[in-house]
Order: sequence, then C-alpha cells, then structure tokens
Amino acid sequence: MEPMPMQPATAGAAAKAAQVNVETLRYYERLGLLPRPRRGANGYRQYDEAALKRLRFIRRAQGLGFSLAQVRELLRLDDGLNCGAAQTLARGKLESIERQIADLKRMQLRLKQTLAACERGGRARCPLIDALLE
Amino acid sequence: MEPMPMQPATAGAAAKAAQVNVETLRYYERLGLLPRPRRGANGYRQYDEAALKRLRFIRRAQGLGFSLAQVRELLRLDDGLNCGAAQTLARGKLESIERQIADLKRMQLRLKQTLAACERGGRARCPLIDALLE
DNA sequence: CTAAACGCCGTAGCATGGTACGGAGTCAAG
DNA sequence: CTTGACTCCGTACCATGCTACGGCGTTTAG
Repeated sequence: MEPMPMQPATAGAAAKAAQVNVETLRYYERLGLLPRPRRGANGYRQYDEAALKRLRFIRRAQGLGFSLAQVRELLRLDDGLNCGAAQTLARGKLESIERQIADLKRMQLRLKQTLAACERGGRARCPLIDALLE
Repeated sequence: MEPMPMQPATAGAAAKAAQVNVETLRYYERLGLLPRPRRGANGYRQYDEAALKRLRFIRRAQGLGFSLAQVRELLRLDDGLNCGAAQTLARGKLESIERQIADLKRMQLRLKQTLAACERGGRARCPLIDALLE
C-alpha cells in the first residue's frame, strides 16, 4: 500500500502530540524555531510530518537543557552533517551544566551542615538563622 | 571607650558593602525585604548597622539558593527562636536543590553519552543531531 | 440548526531578580 | 562657585519561556 501522505495536523493536534500549549506553537513560530506552516483554505495552520519532527526536536533539546536560543543553533545543524559545530554546542552546555551542579552541590552541603546543626538541637538560637546573620 | 554609634551608610555605601547595585536596595525595599530606612534632612536613606546586617542576611540566603520569597520567610524568623520553621524551609530547599541536581545529572549523562558517540566519529551523520531527531 | 470547541490575531501579562532612564535636588572637592 | 558625583522618584525595561485575553471566524457533534 502506498504511504498515503497523512493529512497535516491542526494546531491543537500538533500541540497535543508534543505536549505543549497551542500558544507555544505560535510562540516558537514567532521565534523562528518553527517555520510558518502552510495554511488551509480556512487560514488554519497545517503542520506536516517535518514540522512535527522539528517540534519534537525542540522539546528534546530543551530536555537536554538547551535554551531556545541554543535550540535555534542546533536546528541550523539539523542536516546532521556538521557534527563539529554540534559538539561545540554540546560541550558548552555540558560545562554549564557541570558548573550548575557544582554550585548546587555547594548549596546542598552548606544546607545539610546547617540542618544537621539545627537537628542536634539543644540551642536556644537557630543555627540556620545564625549562619545567615553570621 | 564607648561604642560610638557609627553614622549610617548612604545608599551607595550600603550597596557597595553588600556588593549590590544601588537600585537593588530600592528593589528590596519595595519588596519589603528591607524596611524603609530613616531619612536624613536631605531625604537620603540612612542605613544603620541593623539594615546592613539584614542586607547581608538576604545575600547569604540567596547564596544558599533561597528565592527572595523564601528569604522573606526566613527574615520573619530572624530572631533565631523558631528553628523548627527555619528547618522546614531549609529542608524544602534542600529537596528542591537535590531534585535540580538529579535533573542536571540526567542531562549531563545523556550529553556525555552523545558527545562520546560524536567523538568516536566515523559516521556521516552527527549522533547528537540524530538523537534529537530520533 | 445551534452551540460547543477549535482556530485565528495582536497584544498583554506572569514569574524572577533585577537594571536603566530621565529629570530633579544635594553634597563635596577644587 | 562650579562641576561632578551622589541621591531621590516613578516608571519602564531586560531576559526567559511561556500563557492568557478578547473578539472574531470556522468546524463539528448532536
């Protein structure tokens, strides 16, 4: 059987498929992350398979921690032929993620220590508050 | 010698001491994190030692990852007598930090794996891009 | 046929934590 | 006395990623 070219998705269907709000589609379109889609006779947007794929790409990249600005860069490489550039983006992101982890771990440690002091109890004054007051 | 009551700091001096922008002081004041300070005859704000202390408190709490809304809660406990409430806030923060760390670690792992695939090279297509295209 | 649900658009709003601007008055050094 | 730095105020703006609103036309289920 011929691969019948599925009819394009409406905004609502595309949004549902990608688990995003309909308005988000328009937002991405404004940002140029999604191309302006073809319109039906009624003026409604028609999202074809390529558009849906692109939308999934965006959400996955976000899931890896990329900002929309960075997603835009990645989308420019979506022919898959420029691995060097993609690696550079990914390495930058990886570093920033590692910095964030390090920052959070410092906070975590300090909070844990202070909480432990609180839990040892026996003080009139709260060690957490006192640490902030110094 | 009597502890001569230091003259109060101007906005600029207070800001410099706490490493914040002068406008940030006004911002905190608007948010109610800093009390409205006394004013000199010229209308200038006068930050006394207590205000400076409070400002340092805010910055330190932010350094531990607390949002300004949470800092506001902590400030309500700054008599140091309500350790239970402070602990509750801190535990909540600790949990959210740990969730963030876990999220970031997942991203880190996936990025590392994908980057490793990129670096093994030898492919026509970029594994990172292909992972996003799925 | 009608009413609900969906789509369109431009624009405005939310949350977060500030930062900047313009026009005015004030203070300190030279 | 002037000049530059500081301060005041209200308000607007920044980035980020959406989300909502109002007013309209269209489509679809009953």
